[in-house]
Order: sequence, then C-alpha cells, then structure tokens
Amino acid sequence: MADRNLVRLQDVAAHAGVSIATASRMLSDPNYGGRAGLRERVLAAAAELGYRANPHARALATSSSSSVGLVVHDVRDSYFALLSGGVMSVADREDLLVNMVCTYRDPARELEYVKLLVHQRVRALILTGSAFRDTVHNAAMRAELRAYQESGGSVVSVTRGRDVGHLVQIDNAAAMRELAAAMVKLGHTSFGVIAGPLRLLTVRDRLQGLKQGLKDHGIVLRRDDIVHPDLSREGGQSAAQSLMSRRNPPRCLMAVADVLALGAMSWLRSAGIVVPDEVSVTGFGGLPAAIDAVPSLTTVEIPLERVGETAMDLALRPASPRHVVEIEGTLALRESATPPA
Amino acid sequence: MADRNLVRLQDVAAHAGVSIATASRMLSDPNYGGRAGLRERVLAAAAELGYRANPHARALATSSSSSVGLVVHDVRDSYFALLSGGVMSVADREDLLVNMVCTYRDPARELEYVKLLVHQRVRALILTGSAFRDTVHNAAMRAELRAYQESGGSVVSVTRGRDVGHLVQIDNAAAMRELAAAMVKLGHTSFGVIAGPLRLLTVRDRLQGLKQGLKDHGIVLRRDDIVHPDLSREGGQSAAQSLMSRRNPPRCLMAVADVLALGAMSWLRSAGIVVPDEVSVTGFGGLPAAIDAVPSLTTVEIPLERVGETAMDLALRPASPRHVVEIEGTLALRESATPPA
DNA sequence: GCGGAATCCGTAAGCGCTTACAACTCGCCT
DNA sequence: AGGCGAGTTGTAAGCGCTTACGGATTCCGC
Repeated sequence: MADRNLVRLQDVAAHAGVSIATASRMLSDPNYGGRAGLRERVLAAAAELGYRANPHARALATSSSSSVGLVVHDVRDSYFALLSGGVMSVADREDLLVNMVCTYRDPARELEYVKLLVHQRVRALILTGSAFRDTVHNAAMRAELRAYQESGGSVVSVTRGRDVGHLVQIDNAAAMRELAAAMVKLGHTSFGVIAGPLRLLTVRDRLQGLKQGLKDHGIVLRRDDIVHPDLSREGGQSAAQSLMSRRNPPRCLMAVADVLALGAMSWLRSAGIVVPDEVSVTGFGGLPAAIDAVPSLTTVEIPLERVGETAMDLALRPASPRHVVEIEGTLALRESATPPA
Repeated sequence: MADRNLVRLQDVAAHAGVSIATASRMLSDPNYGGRAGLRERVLAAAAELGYRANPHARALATSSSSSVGLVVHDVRDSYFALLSGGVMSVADREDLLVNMVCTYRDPARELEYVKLLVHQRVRALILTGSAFRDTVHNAAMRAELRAYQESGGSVVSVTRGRDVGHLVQIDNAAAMRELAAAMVKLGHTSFGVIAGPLRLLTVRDRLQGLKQGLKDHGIVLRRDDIVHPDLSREGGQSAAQSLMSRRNPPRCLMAVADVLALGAMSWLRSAGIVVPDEVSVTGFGGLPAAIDAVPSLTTVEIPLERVGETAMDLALRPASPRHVVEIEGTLALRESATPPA
C-alpha cells in the first residue's frame, strides 16, 4: 500500500498559498472565520486537487473516527440484515462508515469485538440482538462500555434486554403476552413452545411473557411443553418434530422467533401435518418471509428497519442525556393460527 | 473521545525495559530475531498491561489497515446478506474488520464509496452484485480501482459480470440457458420473463442466456414477453400482474432473480392463480426462502455463503497473479414448475 | 585472541493531520 | 498618535506507531 501520490493537506495549502494550519481550519472547521474569500480559495484548491483527508491521520490527531461499530449476532439472519439495513441507510445519509461484526452468539467473540471496535475509536457502538445471561461476561462488557462512554463514545443497545447507553427497546414480554392471549381467545388450550436457548435474555423475556399470557387465562405450561433448540430454521424444524411426536401433540405451536416458526412450518409440511387445520403456529419478529409463508405466519411484527434507523439516530447523539425509544410490536394475526377444529 | 488512559507501545516498552522500537518489532514482526527471552518478556508486558496497538497510528505509519471494504447493493436483500455472511465468517477467522457499504444500485454512490474506502486504506475491496451498464461510470471505477491496485490494494469482483481484480464468477448465461432448456423440456412454449433493470449487467447476462436457451429450441420471445421491474419483491409482484393480464397469459414465468419470482408467486396467490397448475414459475439465486416457498421454487442455486467466503479468501491474496474462481450454479427443479396441463 | 561479519537494539525521523500558542495586522477608542 | 483587543495566520508540537540508520555487541574462523 505504498501510497500512490495521494494529495495531502500540505499540497492543498501550497496550492492555495496558505499555511497548512489555515488549510486545515478552512477545510474542517465550518465556523472558523478567516479573511474574506480565503475559505473559498482553499476549498477550490482542495476540489481541484481532489483532496480527501487521510482518515487515519485525522483519527490519530483527534482520537475519534467517523466510523461506527455495529455488532450483530449473524448477518445471514434476516432479522439482523433488515436491522442493519436501517442502520446503513442512516449512515449513508450522515456520511458515516459502518464496521459490522458478527458474534455468532458467542459472548467471548462479542467482548473481543467490542474491544476491537473501541480501539478503532469508532464514534459510536451499536449493540443489537439479545444479550447473554452470563454474569462475568456482562460485567466485563459493562466495564468496557462504561470506559468507552467516559472517553466520549456513544453506546446504543438495540433489543438487547439490557440497559447500557441509549436504548431502542421493544417490550418483548408484553407483546408476547398479548399474542398468547390472542391464541387463548381463539380457543387454544394445548401449547407447545419453541423457545431458543435460555442464555439469551430476550428469549427469556419472550418466554416469560408467553407464560404470563397463558397463566392470565389459567393455562400453565409443563416443563416438557417447552423446547430450546438453536435459534435457526433447523432449530425450528427439530423442535417441531420433537413437540409433535409426543403422545399428545399440542394444537398450537408458539415460537419466540419467526425463523423458528418458519422452520417448524417447514417440518410440519414435510410431515404432512396441515397448518393451521391440524396445528396453529405463531412467530415473533416480523420477517418479510413470514408474510410470504404459506400459510402466512401469525406473529408480532417489529419494524426492523425503523429500529435500525432509530438506533443509528441515537448513536449520533451525545451519550447523555440518555435516550430511550420504545418501539411498538404489533400483533399480526394471519392464516397460520385459527381456532382449533 | 479524549483517550482515557489507554496503554501505548511506550508503556509496554518501559514495562519490559526495552526501547519502543524493540517493543514494536517483538510485537508485530514475528520473524525478527532478538535476544533469547526478549520476545516473551515484551509479550508478557503487553499482555499484563492489556496493550492493543492503535490501528490508526499503525495505519498512518504503514499506510495500510486491517480492514476490508465490502460493497453490496443492499444488505436487506438476502442475496447480499448471505454473501456478506460468508465474507464475515472468513474475516472473523482472519482477524479482519469489515467495512460494509450499500450502494442501493446507484452508480454515483458506488463510486463515492469506493473512493472513500480506498482512502481508508482498506487492505482489500470486495465488490459484489451486478455492475452497471454505464460507460463513464465504469471508466471512472476502473481508473480508481487500478490506482488502488497499483498502490497495493487487492480487488475482488463477485458476480459482477465485469473483470476487475480477482474474480468470483458464476456463469449466469449458461445457467440460465440450462434452466430455460429445462422448462422447454417440461413442455412449455409460452413464456413471460421478469427481467429487472437492463442497466444491470448480470440482468443482461441472465436474460441473454434465457433467450438463447429458448432459441436453442426454436422459441423466440417477443418484446412484450419481457418486463423490467425493480429488482425487488414488489417489482416481482407488479411484473407478474402485468404479464398475467395480457390477453394471452404465458404458462411459464421466468424471473432473473429469486426475489422477483417470490414476489410474482405472492401476487399470483393473491390473484387466485394456482402455481404450478395454471402457471409455472422459476427464479435464480438460491435464497433459502425459495425452498420454503409454497410451492417450492424452481431455480438456479448459488452457494451464496461459499461465494462470500471465496471472495474473502481471494481478497487476502496479492493482486497478482490474478485468480478466477468459477462457482457452479446448480439447477434446482422443484414444485413451482411442472409440465403445462 | 583478533578482525570482520552478522546480529541486536536504540535513536530519531517520519506518516498526515489538528491545535495550542505566539506573532502579527487592523480598527478603534482615548 | 498610542495602545489595546479582536481577529487572523503561521509555527511547531504532538497523536502512537513503524523503520532506516548506525553504534554496540556477539560470533565465527583463523
């Protein structure tokens, strides 16, 4: 990477006949004064030479960059892809670069990446997806993030179920409770729950809301009504299989995430079990794929792109005062859930 | 971002009782010699202090960073999400950071982002998705990329239909031709083509392959058998609507991308037109959603994650010799296409 | 045990920018 | 006219790292 002759501030200054300091000020401090016409001259010189500041030099001098760090669990998952889309569209508008990293739901990797991004002097750190249930890890994260904030960084936690920095929250428990209530209202009494790993806090939240929603109507789940597969399509498939092969299969399968529900529906179809005639299915999240599914999936819809945009907006605000944005999930009652026959 | 007291190389050197130069060498040049035990001492000091090199200082000094630039059209699109997933998993393994940007299929934005990334001194630049049919723009891109390569950067073009840097290619035309032949073999004679914007080169390639495949069997498309909607689900919907509302609707709808085909199927369902009984549908790309679709979508499957991984692998190689990896698309004949009644 | 080569390590000069500080220019008031 | 302050510009000192260069040390064969 031997710099081909990239033009430096030096060159611009010379070309405009001013000192490098003045050039710097004209170029990067809009409310600096300066002799009449000076700024124009410098700007013209910069334009003419095709000058672009070296971001690393700038970062080194100011110790802050114009990148933001985006931490997701897995881009391949539509949930995060859409959310990232929202983040990126705002980044585009604000001339920010996004450093995206995937944790693959591994706490160690998450911490490592956070440290890496902090050392990159990213302007803000957006953490998305469920936090973990892991006291040591959380303490380490918290320490790292606090130090980062103290040094001027802005942290945004998005649908994490944990409170660090600005928050973009959805009330997982409440939405799930509502969905559960809706299922009961349809007449369902026997449930199977596809819940995902308990080490994920949002899984716990949703599960708890679900239980509460059922309990409100006098329905109590037994331990083996709930399975905890991987948070993936395959996980949903195997979960459906295991739940439906019990001596007394449930009439309603509730998953804590759309991707699980879609996996479940896929298995059900391959097993010749008709949804919703023989079993109802629900999800959570609002993936576009849920609408296109056949039958279309009953779920809680979250405007994921908007969540991402909001997160990025918050990322641009100073760390304090702290902002909390509550995003509404909306019940989408569709074809996959009907009253039991 | 006033640096809280981050530990600098300075500190490590002092702690290990060596000069800063030696510390630097021990830390970042694995095949430098050094007195016995010296390296260990420095490493220990670094570990003890929790030292991490300032990437900007390093980038400034060496004028090259450990980030790579990833240019996609739109993360929200599963095609790119999966591809990015592949890229990121290799990046994770290689300790590289990924700077992802979305062009939203806007040539100006693409060029601007490429320049930005080049100025960020990214180690490599991965360009994905179709290139544009725009001579001036392509010339500008080519100039920019060539200069970048000359300064040591490595460029990878992924499924772009254009030849800059290392290549990860799929033979769009050939695969599409095969798919078209397969449809003819099923007995289809009347076709509607959902093609996407012609300014995208891969759209042209696929379309050309499609035409060729039909022509091989004596079928020639008329101009109005082909529509050019946006490359999105909505585009697919409106395209299907327009094609099916002709006086003589086609019995086989071929789309140049899965997302278009899925949109088409969604409209067909809402219009009460049964796939494949009344009309067959095909796609191109290999999104997971195509398998889950009902009926499952006949398409050309591309191993998108592998494409991404391959791209990142190539990105790590020096710019020359130039590598070309041809990825095979495989015909996936599924439920959405059957012989016409 | 000695000369020269080989190896090791420290000093210092950047990389390209920002910014504190000093110098200088005006304009205006007394 | 002199002086003061506001406003403008330049000089130079970093930011934290790499690396050319040269002095010091070691090693080897003789």
